[in-house]
Amino acid sequence: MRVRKSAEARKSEIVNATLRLADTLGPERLTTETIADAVGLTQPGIFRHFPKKQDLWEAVAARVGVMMEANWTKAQDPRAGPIDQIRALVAAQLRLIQSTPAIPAILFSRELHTKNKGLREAFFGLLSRLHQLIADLAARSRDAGQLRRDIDPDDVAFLVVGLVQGLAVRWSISGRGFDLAREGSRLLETQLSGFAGGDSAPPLKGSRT
Amino acid sequence: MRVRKSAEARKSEIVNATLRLADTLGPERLTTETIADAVGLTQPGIFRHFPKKQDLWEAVAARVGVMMEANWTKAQDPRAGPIDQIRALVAAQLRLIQSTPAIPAILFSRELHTKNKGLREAFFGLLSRLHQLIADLAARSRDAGQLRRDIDPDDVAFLVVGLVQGLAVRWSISGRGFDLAREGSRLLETQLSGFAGGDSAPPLKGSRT
DNA sequence: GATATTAGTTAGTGATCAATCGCTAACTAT
DNA sequence: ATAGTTAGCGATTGATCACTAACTAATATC
Repeated sequence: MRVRKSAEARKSEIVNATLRLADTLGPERLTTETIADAVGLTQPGIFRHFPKKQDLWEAVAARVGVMMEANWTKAQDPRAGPIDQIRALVAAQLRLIQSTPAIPAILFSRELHTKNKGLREAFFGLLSRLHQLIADLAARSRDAGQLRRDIDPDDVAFLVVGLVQGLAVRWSISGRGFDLAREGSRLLETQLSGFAGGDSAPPLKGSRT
Repeated sequence: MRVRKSAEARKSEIVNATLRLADTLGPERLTTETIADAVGLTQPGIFRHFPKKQDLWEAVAARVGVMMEANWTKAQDPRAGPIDQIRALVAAQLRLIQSTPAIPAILFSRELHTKNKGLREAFFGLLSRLHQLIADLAARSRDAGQLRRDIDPDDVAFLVVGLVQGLAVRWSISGRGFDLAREGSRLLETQLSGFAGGDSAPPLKGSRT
């Protein structure tokens, strides 16, 4: 007995399944047949909804973009101080990765980047937006005297985003052997503590200082 | 006119070509035919030296491992202070990536990880070794009073390795639009400056502090 | 209840790849 | 010189993919 659903519902199912399966198999190894099996369709059934496989990846990318943006705006509380907002942003991002672990793999997949320029730019834009959010918050907290004045807010953002990325990578290749959000907030405190204070930090010993 | 070389020389050539081509195409899209063309062999000629393609990847992994370890030991100067040794280590790692940009792609390739457990463990071991080197140096500089006492050396290592990883990713997806080693040492100074001093940093304002 | 629309199926195609096999020709040792 | 070894080639094969065309059946519309 053939189960028949609206195109809209099916499309959503297919995108969901892709997002889930891209995690275990990796975006490059994920075939239309595997996706079809997961959704309960035959393999050509996928192409009724996404004429080219690339169209499917674009839909997935759009979904990821929406998820990330929604996640960020949800984490933003204008009443909180800028440092706390950075904390919230990082925590939200790590929770999102934990709940949808395919996101980093999709975001950094060479397969998707090389084949579709628009996709590459969309992902680059997403990462830039996160960077900018953090950089702006860093600038605000610096103006409020909570952050050292001798540090470029962009550098703060680079280091914080790098922390998230490095942690996600380590989490992934270690087989997810630890709580991402917990470890992340611990590391973030260490990171932020180095930036604290309105004045310069004491000089570092060593040849380059 | 058929050019004939010793198996040893050919193997080395093939590994070199693979390492070079894996950068532009990505490890997953790199075919035996492409490698053969680059080396000047026919496609089946590759299999004379590496019966399975996976064998080739293992040889590449071994080569990468040797390169990284050699790079680290070369960067270590026992007469230098621990902080300077961290600087040297990071700089060396970034220079290696700059001269062989396929390394991150190979190290973090899902294709290689999922198909071969040994490879995955080898790569994980490499990253752990780098982590340990930095953590040990951080512990030594802490004992020497050059680093805050309230910071876990392991966390220092996590943040520094994360810095390198995040930077390498950004360098890669930005189309290599900046000097990796230069940007890296600048960021590292910012990072290290937050850890400087034998005492605790001033407390951070915010709910969690 | 007939008709049009459209989700889904069955069967198949062409392209791409890793891998195989039988053979040739270049080195090496006797 | 001769025999044995081995690097490399030409032709092919089987598997895996994304993708297509023709048909079928469920749902909506009138």
